[in-house]
Amino acid sequence: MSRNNAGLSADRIINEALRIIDGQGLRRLTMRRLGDALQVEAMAVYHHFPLGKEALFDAIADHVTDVARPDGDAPRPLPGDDPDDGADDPEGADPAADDRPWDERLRDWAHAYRTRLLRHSGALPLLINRRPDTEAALRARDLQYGAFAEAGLTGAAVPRAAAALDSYVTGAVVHQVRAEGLPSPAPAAVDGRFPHLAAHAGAAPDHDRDFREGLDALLAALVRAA
Amino acid sequence: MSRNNAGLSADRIINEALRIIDGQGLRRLTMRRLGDALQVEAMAVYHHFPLGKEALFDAIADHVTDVARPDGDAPRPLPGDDPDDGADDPEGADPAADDRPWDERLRDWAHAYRTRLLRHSGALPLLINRRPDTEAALRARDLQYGAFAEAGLTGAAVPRAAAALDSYVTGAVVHQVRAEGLPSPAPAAVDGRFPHLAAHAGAAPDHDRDFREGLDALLAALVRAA
DNA sequence: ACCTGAACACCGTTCAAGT
DNA sequence: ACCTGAACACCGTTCAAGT
Repeated sequence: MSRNNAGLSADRIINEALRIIDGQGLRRLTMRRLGDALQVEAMAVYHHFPLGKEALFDAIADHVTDVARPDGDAPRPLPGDDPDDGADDPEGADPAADDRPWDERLRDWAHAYRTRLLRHSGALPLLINRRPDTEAALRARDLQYGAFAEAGLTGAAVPRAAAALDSYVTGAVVHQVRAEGLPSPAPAAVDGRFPHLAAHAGAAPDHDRDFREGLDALLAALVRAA
Repeated sequence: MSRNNAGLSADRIINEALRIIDGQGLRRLTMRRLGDALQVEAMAVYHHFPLGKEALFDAIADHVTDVARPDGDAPRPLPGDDPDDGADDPEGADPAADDRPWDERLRDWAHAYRTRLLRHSGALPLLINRRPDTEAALRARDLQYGAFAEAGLTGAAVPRAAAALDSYVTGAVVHQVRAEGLPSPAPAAVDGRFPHLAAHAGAAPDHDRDFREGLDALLAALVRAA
């Protein structure tokens, strides 16, 4: 293997960038540092992302939000392997064949999406300015629309329910990320000025359970209006 | 007015920084550009934020999330004015005296908070990594806990409901910011692969109404469990 | 086609100096 | 106390050049 042709690829770059984000934070993701991690000169990245760091950010956001894409420590194919599409979905190969009840499908999507975002929470700022017209986003919305229609919603209530669900899941991840790293709910400043807060001081939140119960409540309420 | 003593202050810096963020985007907020806008050498900012840009980011996030703080085109006091505290709240001077029903108080907070975030949506990425232990955050949580307790919730259900509400509001803003700037829901790619999506194509979303109805549904569901 | 290496404009931050 | 000006290390990106 000579000095050139280091076996770079967009996928390898994205995965390495995510490793840096997860391990050191978004702010430390630098073209030069990324090059170092890939054992390559920083400028080599531009050959795979000619539009620069912004395009790389978009690709990272697309990767994180695409629940169907394999993620993380999946065995990295050696250079020279069969370059097949890499878009195989381990679960539910044909989404049209999913005949489970509507609420189960929605819960499934919500938990999978939440898990994905939590795993790469350092990349959350990249999702905000990403327009939701990617393949994966359209697929998710189609799933949501179908499920809510099956639940009995019609007209504008369908996209409205999907928006509420999407909002809740994203917001719950943001909420959890902000809460983590804090000790108990605010050690100081719970003197006497926040009486209701003091009544629940010291209770460590169970984010998984909180998310599940909030999700159940929201889904029940959204379809009750039908 | 000589070359020194340009009348800088943390508040003036934060407001100017927000103007840049709102007008040109977070990425273009630069210490040097900020200095230019303030008619000051960039390094003067460090006298008011000795810990640098990170501390400035935190201050911006605190400003945006503090519903009680006056925001935007509030008349800027001339240098030499009476330097009073600047924390006067135009509405509801004493929050303890708020005897409206619990759901009205929650809806009020939710709408005010949403409005604030939407107005400075460019600063959203700064909120994610901001720990929620600021004055304003504690005040908001105390309000939420009190309202949900009054609605009949007890024990862990109270912080759980507050978390769900906070998640929904934040997520709804993120959802809207992502959706804006898109034409109708995805012009291309609605060929035949996303049938449920196609059924609702061309319907422009009414974000205000979507938010309101989703909020109503969520609140109703959260207290129904009591 | 794929990667290197030097270069340029710009950035955050430090520090000594001015008033 | 408050601000300036030069300096340093680092960054994103361009471009000509190598293979």
